[in-house]
Amino acid sequence: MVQKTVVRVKVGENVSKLKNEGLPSDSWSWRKYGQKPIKGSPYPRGYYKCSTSKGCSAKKQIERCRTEASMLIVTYTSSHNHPAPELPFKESKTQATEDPSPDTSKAKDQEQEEEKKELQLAKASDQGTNEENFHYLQSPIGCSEDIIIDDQEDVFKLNPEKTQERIDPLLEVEPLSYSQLKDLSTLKSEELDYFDELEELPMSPSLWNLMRNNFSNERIPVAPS
DNA sequence: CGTCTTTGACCAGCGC
DNA sequence: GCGCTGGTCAAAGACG
Repeated sequence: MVQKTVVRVKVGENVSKLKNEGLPSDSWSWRKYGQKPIKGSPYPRGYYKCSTSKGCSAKKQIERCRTEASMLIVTYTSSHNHPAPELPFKESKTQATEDPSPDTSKAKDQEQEEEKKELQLAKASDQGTNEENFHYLQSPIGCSEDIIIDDQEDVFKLNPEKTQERIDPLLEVEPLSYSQLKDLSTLKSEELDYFDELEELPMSPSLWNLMRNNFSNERIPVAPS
């Protein structure tokens, strides 16, 4: 059983300015090793490997939500087998807010995923859901559950200097009609997105609360425990 | 010069 | 067996 963690990241129209998907908790460095068009989705999926350590088998896949161009779906696979890089060069702004004192004892290598899992767990427990989410979270319909990180602006606040770094082409490839629509909607108001999403998803009130918590919390504080 | 991205090719799994 | 699809490889080029 392969560990999978799915994270949804809301990026809005600013996505084209993002670097590295703008994942708030991604202090790892990733190397792209492939990109494939996905059936049923107008957007390609990018495949990344962890380049922080040679033997690291951590991977992630990044694609855009087919129904909402402003939403990125990041799927983490496997776990890092090395300590998290406390890079001053990447998300230093982001990480700065975090406690860079992980207990190096055991699962430092899994911090990133652990964080997400904990988040998911927290949510799951909050809504009284099962712990299946613990090891395995997926979005079978492409855009439904899992973690949602609202990065519409935060990314730029957090990484003001890095925004002109490499731009993931995946994020740039936007079918015009679609992106225009989405841009319009995202430009108008984020709330529209939320409601828009609500309509798409069979979301329980508790889950809704969770999400609201999420948003009110700005973004998930990815503090390495 | 080393690292990373791009991109076509290759491979495996699955359904028919 | 064949075709489709998703995932990976690897050569070539770009970039700092």
